[in-house]
Amino acid sequence: MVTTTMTETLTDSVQDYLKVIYELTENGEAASTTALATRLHIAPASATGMMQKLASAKAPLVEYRKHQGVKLTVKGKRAALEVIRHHRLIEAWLVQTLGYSWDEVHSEAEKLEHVISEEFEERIASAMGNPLRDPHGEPIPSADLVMPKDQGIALANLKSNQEARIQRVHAQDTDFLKHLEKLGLIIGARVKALEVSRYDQVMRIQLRGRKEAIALGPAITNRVFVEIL
Amino acid sequence: MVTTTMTETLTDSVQDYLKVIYELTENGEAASTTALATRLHIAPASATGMMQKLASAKAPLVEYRKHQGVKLTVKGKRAALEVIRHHRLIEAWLVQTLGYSWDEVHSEAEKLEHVISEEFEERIASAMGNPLRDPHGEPIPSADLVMPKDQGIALANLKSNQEARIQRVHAQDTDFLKHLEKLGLIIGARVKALEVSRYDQVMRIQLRGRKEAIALGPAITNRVFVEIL
DNA sequence: ATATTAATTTTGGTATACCTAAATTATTTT
DNA sequence: AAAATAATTTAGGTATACCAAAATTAATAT
Repeated sequence: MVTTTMTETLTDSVQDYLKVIYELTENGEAASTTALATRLHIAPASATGMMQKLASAKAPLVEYRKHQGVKLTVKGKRAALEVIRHHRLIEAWLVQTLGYSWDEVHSEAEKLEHVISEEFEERIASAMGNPLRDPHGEPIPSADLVMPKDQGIALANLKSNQEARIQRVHAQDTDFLKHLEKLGLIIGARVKALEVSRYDQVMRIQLRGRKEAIALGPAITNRVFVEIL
Repeated sequence: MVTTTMTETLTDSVQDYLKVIYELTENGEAASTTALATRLHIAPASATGMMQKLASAKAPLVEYRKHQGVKLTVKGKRAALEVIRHHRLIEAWLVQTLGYSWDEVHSEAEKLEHVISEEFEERIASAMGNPLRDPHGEPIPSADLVMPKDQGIALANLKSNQEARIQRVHAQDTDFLKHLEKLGLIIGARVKALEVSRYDQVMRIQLRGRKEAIALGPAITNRVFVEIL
């Protein structure tokens, strides 16, 4: 008996859709076509068209009801996690073996993630000792496509005088990441919340023994996560 | 004054065309659209259409006269060498840092060559100490896009009792390369021509102290090159 | 409940890069 | 120099993935 691994090939574009749907539906809610369009920098109409197509395939990647948004099917989720695993392994490996910095790796990984083979994935993963997180602290799905559960809490939710360690920065913008690095806000750094002033939307924290003030705008609030010590 | 590096982006498909045209025109002759089609596994008509398009651009990549074939313009040659440099650096690097064997690297490199940045090219090149040849002994164009001249001669042209070293194998087929490796016919191996029998198209050579017979078919004749000792 | 506004979907189009079949041009043979 | 053959080119068509504008549907406010 022969097992056909029939790994059908998805276009780069479809892989990008799946990746974004995965992120938008992590909270359990369906993703709207508009939200998809925004994230992918395409017109809403394009997203709608693609969802109709993906949902009407013989073995659909998404479940889609008009005006209700999309969710991934089991198959779609597997495909999305495969791409995310590629992306994060590549980022880790660009940093570890080619000396890239964490603010440079995203765009390179965006391109490479679509073209590497399973062989390549396996080789870089084992060369790095099967890392669990990428350079931004994002969890890397395992080879059998399980996403590790992440128990970090948002930096912005720390109470005064709580101490924690920076675990994950959910961002890819080069300048923003460079900015955080300059502050000392890097993965693994120890941080202590000093004062959380909800009036002026500023949080004062202690980093490498120095006081820093960070604005609690959308840039930070849902992007920096910590592990309480 | 600002220098705009206007590196326009070519599609993967166009890059593949240029690479093939480069190889077909290394002998100085123009490449026919049919030859292009054969190498690229497309219909002759598709090659013709693409040549018309590339030749009629504002700054054309090829020079094309109907029924006379195509040649690269200076601009086209630069673009072709850039892709070839990417391909060969990637092959070298897959072998050196990820333990790939020489018969596995071609297809992976075919995909990666189109998506890596100049930054990436530079990093892997310097990580390897700017290698001059890829794992098949093919010369790697320099960073300023000059192809090193290669003085090897065909293995099939060795005279009886001449000794040489295997310098370059111009092939990408996995099984063929595995076959050569099994014979001991690998880059750098020392070889001595014993008898060149033009009757039965067989050449007898000595490799690692053992006698081997190789058929002088199209598979070998223009594919294995040596440096005479 | 109706009107207004916002979100979504449909429609008709674009560009790329391929294809097959028919027509043309070039080359070779007689 | 014709005729036959081979190579090339043109013409018309496909699929993917995008777009803008119009039409529709859903949500919100009066």
